[in-house]
Amino acid sequence: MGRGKIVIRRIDNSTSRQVTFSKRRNGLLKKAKELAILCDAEVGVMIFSSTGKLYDFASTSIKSVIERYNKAKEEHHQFGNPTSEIKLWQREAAMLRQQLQNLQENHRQMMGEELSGLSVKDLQNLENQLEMSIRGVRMKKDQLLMDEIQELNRKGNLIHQENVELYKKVYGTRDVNGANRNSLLTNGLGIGEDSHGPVQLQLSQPQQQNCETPARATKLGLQLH
Amino acid sequence: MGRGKIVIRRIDNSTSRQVTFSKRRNGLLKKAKELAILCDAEVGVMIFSSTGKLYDFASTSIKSVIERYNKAKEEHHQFGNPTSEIKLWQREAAMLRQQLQNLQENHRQMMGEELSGLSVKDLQNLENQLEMSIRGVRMKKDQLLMDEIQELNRKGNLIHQENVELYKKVYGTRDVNGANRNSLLTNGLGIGEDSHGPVQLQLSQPQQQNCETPARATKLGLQLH
DNA sequence: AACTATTCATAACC
DNA sequence: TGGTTATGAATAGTT
Repeated sequence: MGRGKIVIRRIDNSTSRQVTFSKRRNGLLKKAKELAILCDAEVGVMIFSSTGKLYDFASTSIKSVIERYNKAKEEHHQFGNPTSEIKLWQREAAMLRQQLQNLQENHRQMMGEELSGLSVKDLQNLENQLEMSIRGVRMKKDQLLMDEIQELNRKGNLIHQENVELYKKVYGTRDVNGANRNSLLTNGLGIGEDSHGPVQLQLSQPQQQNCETPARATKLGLQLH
Repeated sequence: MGRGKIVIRRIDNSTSRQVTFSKRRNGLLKKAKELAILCDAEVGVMIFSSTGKLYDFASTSIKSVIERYNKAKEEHHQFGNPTSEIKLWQREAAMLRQQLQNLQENHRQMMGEELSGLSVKDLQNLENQLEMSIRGVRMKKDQLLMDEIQELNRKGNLIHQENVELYKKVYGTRDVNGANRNSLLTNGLGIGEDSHGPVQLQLSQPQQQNCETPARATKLGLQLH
């Protein structure tokens, strides 16, 4: 429900993710309230943003909801009333440390390090993953390049249109010698052929970087004052 | 969102209430899931129907959500009551969480995800890193794209030179040597309309890659004043 | 449970 | 962060 359809998948862009979070969080909380009121239900919602901020709603109170939940689950593990707060934090730290270690090991392997413990199959999987990653990176890069090409095409067309118009003004309305007109007409979109004398034009800033032919400096800049 | 608008108040009719509960409950749970996935949030929802039945959802686990909730609440309460050891652990956990986030972001990028914030140069570095881990990469497509950009620049330049020349003939001085006119006429033809005027074009080009040297952005610019 | 006619939520854009 | 709008989703009423 928006300007376009979206796939339910983690939003890449951090800003968009933040905006969407804000909007959808409000939507969710609103719906929760409505459900509680309309259907006489006890509803509790707890949301932690990716930055760790808490947003919650409870038709009665979170405490009540949690207690009822515990009762329903018949769990005597009293989450709601921890005796040792320090132990809670210690467990939290231990869990985070564990996650960190796991991720670090994974990361090292993706960097091509610490592969000694892996089986041939593991290595094969890793290789496949790396290939997928490279594909993703290249697609992104291609996209940027394609965008650039499109823009160049657009601008090129504008110039060309102008060009044609100018031609008409020179050779169209007024009578100019036919030789010139012919030479022009016979060349179609002859923008691909060769370069020709840059009349009174000032070419500026070259810099072209081609791997195969790095030495070939090409002047593509053009300035008219 | 239905056949008619409704007021948010307890539905009197028991059957309707039950039906609505069922529909909206599913809707709420779906939204909760989507929020968690889209925005990388930890979400927990607990719903008790009026008959006492429990429905719940948690992106991680209800246990985790409740524990985190308690922690978050405790954190708030502790602003006025700082216990040094608790704060120590909280800082530890915060630091670990930060490390974890950094590593996760890095990891996602190495997995070819979350690339939208990266510049072409960043992407190039990432690609190089991935290539350090896996050899045999093909760069043919990139090269073709770069060649195309270059060709477009070249053609665009030729057209533009003609354009400039024609412009002079229309608005500029009459004395243009024949050689120039000829060279001008050998290029370009097409259909267009539209005026020109003080056009200000700037063709630029993204950096190229596949070089040993991590390419810098290079402007192959074209400007007409 | 289906099926729409509607209202609503929200993605994209400022 | 907060508005606006076009569009896809959710759902109220009905079968």
